[in-house]
Amino acid sequence: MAATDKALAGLRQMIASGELGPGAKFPPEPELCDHLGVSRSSLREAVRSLGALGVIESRHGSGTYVSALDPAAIISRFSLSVELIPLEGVLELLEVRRVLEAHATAAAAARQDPELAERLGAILDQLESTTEAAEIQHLDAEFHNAICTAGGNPTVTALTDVIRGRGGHYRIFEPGADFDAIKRTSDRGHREILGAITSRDPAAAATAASAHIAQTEHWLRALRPNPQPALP
Amino acid sequence: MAATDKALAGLRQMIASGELGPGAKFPPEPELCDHLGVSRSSLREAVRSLGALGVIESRHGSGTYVSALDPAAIISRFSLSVELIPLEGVLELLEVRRVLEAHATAAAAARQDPELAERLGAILDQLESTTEAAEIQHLDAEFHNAICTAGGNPTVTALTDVIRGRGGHYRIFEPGADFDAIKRTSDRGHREILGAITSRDPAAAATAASAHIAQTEHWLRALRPNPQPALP
DNA sequence: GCCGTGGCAAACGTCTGATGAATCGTCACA
DNA sequence: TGTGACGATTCATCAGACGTTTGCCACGGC
Repeated sequence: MAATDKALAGLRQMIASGELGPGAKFPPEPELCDHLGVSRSSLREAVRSLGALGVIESRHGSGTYVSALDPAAIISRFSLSVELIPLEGVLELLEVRRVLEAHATAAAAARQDPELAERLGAILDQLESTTEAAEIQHLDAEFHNAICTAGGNPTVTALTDVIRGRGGHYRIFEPGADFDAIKRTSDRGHREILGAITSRDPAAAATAASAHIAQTEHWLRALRPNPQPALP
Repeated sequence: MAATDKALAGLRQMIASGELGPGAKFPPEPELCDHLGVSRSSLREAVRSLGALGVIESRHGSGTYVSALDPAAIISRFSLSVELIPLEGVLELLEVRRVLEAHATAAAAARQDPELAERLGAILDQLESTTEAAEIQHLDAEFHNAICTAGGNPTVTALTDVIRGRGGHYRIFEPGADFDAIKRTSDRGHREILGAITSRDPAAAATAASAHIAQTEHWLRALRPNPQPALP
């Protein structure tokens, strides 16, 4: 077996077997090299691999640790790869977001929380009064994130955040031909979602969220011939 | 900025800017080192990072290439990290699977494909006639995968596959106290899903799939005090 | 007694150079 | 024309050295 793969398997095994739980510290690199039978270069490449996946974490001057192994945190790491996916693939991902966010929005509507509705209303007030692309994107993210968080499943929130972040790199809200129409439709969609949440109607909330995101898919599809890639 | 991070940012930039599309070949390592201003060690660690995320791919003796950047392929890479998530987190993930798979199952029911129903029936015949844990797990995966594939969104299929694979490491179907009852309930759930698909009833299909996976969540929750970790 | 400072050791981060192993294209030969 | 051997290219791995950061502990001032 290749050296780096051997190191990778060894590290994963140490976690999977329960020898090292979340937050635990690995032995120093030289010791691990000896234990796994590989050079330090190979070991470090393996560590980087698992680091990129959010499974382990190296702290300069301190040591190498198992991460919290929290699903939401691990899913967030996906943004590093999702941001590089071409538009064609983003459309597939948006269906995932549509389904998950409809579910989370329904759950948020089911839980009766007046404070949430109030906060969402404040966000929409700001959102409707701005025309700057960056601010629109930020407030839109805040609105949807607050709803998903209220939905109660951090994993769902993390997934929808990652997908929304990817879509945001395509500039729907740049001032252009259809800017006014798109902005108006988007604002109306947000109000419908908030209305369903306020009136505690999960089914209506799911429908409104689904329709709102489907609308986004439609706009992105129109951009297909000429995508605007992400700039990190 | 740290050397490895600089290399990582440089590589991502080359892809994000469109300079290198899916399948494109990177310059040789020494050339990249010179271009990015880092040593080969640092560059290779950065390459491993992106490799773990499924974004790029090194072929010994040939070169380093941008991957296909296919969402399903990238999501599959998640299994490397998801398999290390503790049971507590798996339950959060299963909610994602439940919602997505209900959606995909409804879509599969909506598309009228007699061949699919026939194939699913054959799988269930085998599944119902075996009591071996490994075979149960394999046939169960095949059944759900076939449905999700028929649902039409490869990204959804990849995500549910990853999550199902994680759950499979907990041995629900080991011969034990409740084995017979669990197996019977599981078999019945599969038949209900197939029935809804055969009768082309998307709503019933979604409900059946959702209930079936909720049942799995219930069984896993019962294992919580004493999880059985994965063995790669 | 408390707190800030300085030094020391441990541990990760980076670089360099050399060697091994796999791939691919080329070219001579049948 | 097919094919096999060869060599150039490229990634894979190793070994060693040095830099940088962190964390701890003793020391001394307040």
